[in-house]
Amino acid sequence: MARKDFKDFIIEGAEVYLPSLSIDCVIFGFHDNQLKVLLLKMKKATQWSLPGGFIFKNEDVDEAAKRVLKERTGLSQIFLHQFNVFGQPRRSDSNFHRRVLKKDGIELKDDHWLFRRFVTIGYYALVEYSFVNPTPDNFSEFCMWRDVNDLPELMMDHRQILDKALQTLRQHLNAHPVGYNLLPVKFTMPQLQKLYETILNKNLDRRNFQRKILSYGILKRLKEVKKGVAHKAPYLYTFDVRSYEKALNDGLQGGW
Amino acid sequence: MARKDFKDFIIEGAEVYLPSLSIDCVIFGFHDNQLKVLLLKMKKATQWSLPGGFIFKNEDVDEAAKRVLKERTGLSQIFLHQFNVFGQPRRSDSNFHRRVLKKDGIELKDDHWLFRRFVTIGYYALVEYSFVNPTPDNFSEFCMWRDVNDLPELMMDHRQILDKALQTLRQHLNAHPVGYNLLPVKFTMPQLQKLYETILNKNLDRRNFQRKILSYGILKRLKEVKKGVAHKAPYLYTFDVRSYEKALNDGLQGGW
DNA sequence: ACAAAAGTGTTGTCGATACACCCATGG
DNA sequence: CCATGGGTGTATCGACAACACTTTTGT
Repeated sequence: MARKDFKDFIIEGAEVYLPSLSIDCVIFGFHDNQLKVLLLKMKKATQWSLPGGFIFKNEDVDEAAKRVLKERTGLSQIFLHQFNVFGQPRRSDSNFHRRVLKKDGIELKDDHWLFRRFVTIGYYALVEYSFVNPTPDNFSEFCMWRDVNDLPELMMDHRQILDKALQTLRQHLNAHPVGYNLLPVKFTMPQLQKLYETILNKNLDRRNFQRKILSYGILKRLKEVKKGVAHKAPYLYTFDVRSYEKALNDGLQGGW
Repeated sequence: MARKDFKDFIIEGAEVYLPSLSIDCVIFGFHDNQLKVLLLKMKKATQWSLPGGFIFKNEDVDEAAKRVLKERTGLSQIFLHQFNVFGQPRRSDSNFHRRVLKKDGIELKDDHWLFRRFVTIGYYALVEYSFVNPTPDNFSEFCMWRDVNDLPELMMDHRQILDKALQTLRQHLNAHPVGYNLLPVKFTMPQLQKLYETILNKNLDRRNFQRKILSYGILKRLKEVKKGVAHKAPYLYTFDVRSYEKALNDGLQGGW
């Protein structure tokens, strides 16, 4: 969005967007054996925020979420899942926004649409870290990956939204395959295990993990091995997209 | 709501309610060994609909759902769970509403707030059948329990919403105790089993079911026995509220 | 007394856990 | 050549499914 577009957004927002409704996305990535979340830092604010946006009057809500994700990450084909609606009347603090925008030289009327109450729909996304091109929105100066275990202070109820997303992700891990969207196309078993361990915040037995994950039949072992590593070279795997899709729909069983 | 209140609702709705947002409730009950859903039939319409409503401008979304439930069932302390947002732009058909209201002698302008697009938040509820006092809303002539396996035609996307609710309930059954809200205070093991079988649409082994459900430690067997039944009298059980609550929060394990 | 429903017990199978052992590689 | 990490195998335990027997009650 150029500066002019931004101005249009501020002025015409009330006409082009559905009132009362917003979207917030918790975008998870995996890097350096750490679970990361993509966060924004508003100009002139100390607090950070989740990537979010609004829904065009004639736009599907899921499509709006995809659009937000595309704008912040550059990615279009991503795992995206609506997980909760946050609808407390006092969840947004209009004074906060007014103050921050004013510091940035933007002064709006008290009854401006941006200051009204919004019910927000929470989505969480799983993306491959290295493919993401973090792009700030017009309110923000930074768009950055942050470690889930070392989060900055978040505005409004965004911390609560993030926690709920993480909780949902952990539950989904028990019933659905995760990894296809978080890992490179080729990856090793230890990498996949680290991913699970990081999400669950819990250590798993190397050998039992391998057996169980292979029993799902969603992995294909390649002939190649990882090169340039110390010690024994691990095999590379890819996801078998067909069985993976099937498992996504049908669900898995058991728990970790 | 008296007729006057209804008129106020039609006229002032745009001012008192959050625009663009609505709530729909899938209310499950259990009776005659059948899973029931509470449905409304609009005046002068052939199709049925889910109980729904709107959110006051200063009202918590969850509270609004509770209010809708209270209005249709008379119950206040009920299990209520938000499960999905339905946000397709064409999910509501404004012509349908216009036609039906006109038949009922209510004619509104084309740009009336009721005809605008609504994103709806789906809630499902579990209630004890015998405690419910089905009460139609102002659009409807009937409010009735309908068998889940013999549903009438539903308006708009309400069938899709109902199906999704049922799917969610089945999944929750695997992780959380269900029954406290659907059964009388005292109930027998065969009754509980029938409930599970009905929800899952699947037969379960009597003896294994009993062992498993007892292993959760959420039931208390009473000294009493069901009277006036043919054949051997089954024991009565109640839920141990403390362990039940604990299980609700912590979740159970395994699947059926 | 007998059919039908409910209470209680036994066994086999399979998956989960907890280990032990061998193999390959870089320092 | 050995420490480290990765691949493969085995024993044990417990949960779950399948099935048998006994007990109670109305007709």
